Amino acid sequence: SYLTLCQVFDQLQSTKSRNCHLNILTNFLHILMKHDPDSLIPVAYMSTNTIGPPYLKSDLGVGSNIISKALNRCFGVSSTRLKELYAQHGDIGDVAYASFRQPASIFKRSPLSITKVYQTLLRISETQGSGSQNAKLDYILNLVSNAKHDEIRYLFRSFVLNLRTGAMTNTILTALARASILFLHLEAEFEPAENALKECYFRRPSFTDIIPLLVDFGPFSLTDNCPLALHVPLKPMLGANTKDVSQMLSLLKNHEASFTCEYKYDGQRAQIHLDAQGNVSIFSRNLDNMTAKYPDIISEILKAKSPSTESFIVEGEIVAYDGSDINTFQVLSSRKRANVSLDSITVGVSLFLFDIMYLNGSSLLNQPLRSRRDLLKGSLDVVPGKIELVQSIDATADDEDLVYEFFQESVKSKCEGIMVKVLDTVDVRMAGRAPLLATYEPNKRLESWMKVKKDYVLEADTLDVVPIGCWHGNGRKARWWSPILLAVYDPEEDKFVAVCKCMSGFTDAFYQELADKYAIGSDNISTQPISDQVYTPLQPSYYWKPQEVWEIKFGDITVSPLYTAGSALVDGTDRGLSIRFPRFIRKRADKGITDASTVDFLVDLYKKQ
DNA sequence: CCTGCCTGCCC
DNA sequence: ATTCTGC
DNA sequence: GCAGAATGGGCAGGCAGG
Repeated sequence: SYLTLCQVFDQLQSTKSRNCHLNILTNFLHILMKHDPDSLIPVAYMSTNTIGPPYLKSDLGVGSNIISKALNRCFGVSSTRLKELYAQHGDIGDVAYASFRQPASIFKRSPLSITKVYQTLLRISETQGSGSQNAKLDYILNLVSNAKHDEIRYLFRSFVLNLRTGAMTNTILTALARASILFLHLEAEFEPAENALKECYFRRPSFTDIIPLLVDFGPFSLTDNCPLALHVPLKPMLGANTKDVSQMLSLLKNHEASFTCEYKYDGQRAQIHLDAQGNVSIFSRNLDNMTAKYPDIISEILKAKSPSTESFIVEGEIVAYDGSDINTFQVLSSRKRANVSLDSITVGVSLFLFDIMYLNGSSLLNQPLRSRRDLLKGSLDVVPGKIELVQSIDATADDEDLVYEFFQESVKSKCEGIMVKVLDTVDVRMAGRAPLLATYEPNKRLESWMKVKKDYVLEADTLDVVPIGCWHGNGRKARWWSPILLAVYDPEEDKFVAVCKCMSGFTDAFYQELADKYAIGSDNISTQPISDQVYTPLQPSYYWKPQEVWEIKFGDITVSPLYTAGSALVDGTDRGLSIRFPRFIRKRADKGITDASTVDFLVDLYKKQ
């Protein structure tokens, strides 16, 4: 029953030990395999805050608005009371649990089953069009009115797909593999079974496809039973972060590897499937189907493919491109997403390819990058300005100057930096050293792919900003202020002008310091603006007295529809500036608040980009 | 039909 | 996306 | 080092309400 599942969630939440999480889930899934196999797939999806595989539509369209209405209708919680409770708990499930009242209904309640809850979530997701908000609300009310008190917390958390149990996809996969070993009484160690299941899932991320095969035939036959498939996206391989070119090179020096360096374009990652009938699917980094967004890419792919190419899965970066220049990520974002037709395209794009994972019926995942790259080149013909290969050079760790120069060029060409990829698997003869794999490893972040991004490097520009306000944190940050509103200084007007919120880079110890310093009741904080020197278009829950300076790092300066900093100084627009990827670096105790970065400085940084 | 809020998803 | 935390 | 969690700017799409 759903109550049992909620008890499992409670147990998971009560400990942070990963071993405990695994034991709890392994036992539970084992029991389901024996007594309630129909609930396995729903449990796998719900436990991982999803309702289906990522490449199918899987959002609920339920947010704070509908939740607020539901809490009001179910338990009579007013919106003022909701705000209070939310500030206190920082979790919608905890708020619902605290608000629970036995419904006065004379109708007999029927206990919730796992499949009933899951089916209802699916129906909520399918509900759309005029009146859909009320229809979704009705589904929610139906579940809530039949729920026991202990089910309320996780029901509401599932409505917003944020369970916060501490166990997600990797834990579920591990536990599923272990449970299948126990269930099938296989004479096998857990670890190879876990690896077999994960390998399968990462190249075919569908519990719907995998779980029935796992339960019937065990994890080891998945390699044959559940192979890479066209129009089912695999999880992309990821790159490890490095600090700068020299740190990256010193990592590779240990292995004496030869590698390729590629421009890291600032666009959207795309995985493109072509089948023998000429059907093309395009998937995003998170495996959303975005085929409808790029009819121009589809038509160019069909033109570019070599006569000998029947089918493939290739990967690249789609970049906004106006025929001669690469445009910013922000320009790409403004492109239409649904029902795009070839004659209605307003933002031109170019595709820069860098990998191929499947060709003419065969998986290439186990081929080294050097071979894959050759096959990629042979599988299609470049169409200049439409479909090209990423800009790249091959190098070894001795070529520091060459690589550094290439990195600088990439930044000048409006890229984020470079990707560095090992071309051939390094034969490991030295004991204790992990192999450096040149194969395509879905979902893995290995040292055989490394990122060097311009904003990671030490010389990257930073801003000195003044904190001017905050909100209540959620979840694990519920006891602290998060995010925090930051401002730059406008000396002309003698004002601190909001420029972005920030929630990254703070340690727990620093959060505690802030909680003490900006405690409610102190002179440092108020629900009303404390200082007439503060200007913000965005109203924080609490205003802070401007009194300290923090250094922050960022990816880019963006033109903002919301923030007004520098608005008079940005050409051709009345919009201000803001910050992409802001994160806290350190306090600047040596600076007074009027020594903070000025609006002019921000505008200069923007113009320099 | 238009506007503004909400939501999900790209980075 | 970035970053921190516990295991 | 893995796995999970919190949440940044900013966009289109979609719904509600005038």
